Amino acid sequence: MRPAKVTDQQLYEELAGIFRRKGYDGASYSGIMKATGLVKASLYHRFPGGKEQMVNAILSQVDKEFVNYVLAPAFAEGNVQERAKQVAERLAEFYAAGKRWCLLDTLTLAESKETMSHARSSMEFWVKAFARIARDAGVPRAQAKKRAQDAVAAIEGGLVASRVLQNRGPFLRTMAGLAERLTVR
Amino acid sequence: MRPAKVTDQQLYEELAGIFRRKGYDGASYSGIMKATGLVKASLYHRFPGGKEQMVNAILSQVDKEFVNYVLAPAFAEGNVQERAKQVAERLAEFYAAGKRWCLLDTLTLAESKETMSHARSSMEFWVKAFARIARDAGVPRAQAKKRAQDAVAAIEGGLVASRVLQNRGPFLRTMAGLAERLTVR
DNA sequence: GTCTATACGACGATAGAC
DNA sequence: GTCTATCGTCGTATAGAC
Repeated sequence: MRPAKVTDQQLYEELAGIFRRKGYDGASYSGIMKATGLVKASLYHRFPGGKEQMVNAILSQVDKEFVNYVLAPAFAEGNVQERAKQVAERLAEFYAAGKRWCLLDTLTLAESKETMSHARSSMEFWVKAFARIARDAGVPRAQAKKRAQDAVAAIEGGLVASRVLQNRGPFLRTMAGLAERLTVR
Repeated sequence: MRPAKVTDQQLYEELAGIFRRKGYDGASYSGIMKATGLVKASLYHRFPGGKEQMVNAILSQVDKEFVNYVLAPAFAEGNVQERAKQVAERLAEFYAAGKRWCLLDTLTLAESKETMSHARSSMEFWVKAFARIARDAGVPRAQAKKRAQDAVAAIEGGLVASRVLQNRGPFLRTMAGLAERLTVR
C-alpha cells in the first residue's frame, strides 16, 4: 500500500473548504481534485460513498472541533462572563472573522436526509451549549433555550449578511454582543 | 407565434421556488422543466442566457415585490411603530412564516459576479429601508445603519436556523421583535 | 411560443494496473 | 493508496419543424 499523499486531517480541511464555499451541488469532483491533489479514483478509495460520505465525515470532524474547542468553555468551570467571551472569541476565529461561511448553512440545500439530520444535531448541540451559558448566568430554563437559539441564528445571519453585503461588520458585531445577549437581563 | 403556456408571472414564481429551495447549482433543467411544464428549448427561448438570466430576472422581480409591497411602509407616512410592524407582517408573509428560504442566501454560493452584485444591491436597499425606520424613530444616522444591518442579519439567520433546526421559532421570534429592535432605546 | 431531435462536455462512478 | 482508462448519465445548449 502506497504512502498517503495527504493525511486525513489535511484532506478534511481541503474538503471542508470546498463544501463551505460551494455548497453540496456546487462542489464538483473536478474542483475537489484540484483542491486536494488527488484524482477521482483516489477520492473514491477514501470515500467509497462519494460526496455524501465526504460531507458526513466533514460534519463529524467539525462537530469534534466545536465540542472540544469552540464550545468547550460553555461547559467549563469558572466565571460565566469570561466563558461566554471565550466562546465568542473562538467562534470569530473559527469563522475567520466572517470570511468563512457555515457548513450548516451551505450544506442544507441538498436534500439528503442524513446530512439534514446530522446538521440539525450539530446545531442543537450548539444551542445546548449556549443555553448552558445562559442558565449559568441565571436565565430561566425555557427562556435560556430561546435565547440560545436566537444567538445561533444571529451568528448564522451575521455570516450571510456579511457575505452578501461584502462587509464583515454584521458578523463582528454579533460576536461582540454575544456574551451580553446570552447572560444579561 | 403560439400562445404562451404560462405567463411571465407564473413562470417567475415557479423559478423563484426552485432556486430558493435548491440554490443555483442544485437547480437543474430537469427539475425546472418539471416545475414549469416547459421543455428545455422553450426555457431557452424565454431566457436565451440560460440559468444565469433566469436568476437575474427573478432577482429583479423579487426586488420589485420588496420595494413596492414588503418594504413600502418603511417609506410611507404615519406612525413609525405602525409602519415597522406592517413591514414585519409582510416579511413574515413573504417568507411564508419561515418555510421559504431567502434567494439572497441560496444564490450567493454560485460565484457569478453579476448575481453577487445584484444580491448586494438588493440587500443594501433592504438595509436602507430599515435604517429609514430607525431614523424616523429618532435613532442617530450612524447607529441606524448598523441597527438596520443587524436586523436584516437577524432575519437571514432566523431563516437559516429555522431551516436547520426544522423549527420556525427562531424566524418568528425575529419577526416579533423586529419593530422594537429598529425603533426602541 | 412550443415542441422533437440532437450534440457534447461535465459529472458521478467503477475496474484494474502498479 | 494512487494512478490511468473507461462508462453511462445528466446538465447545458442549439437547430429546425409546427
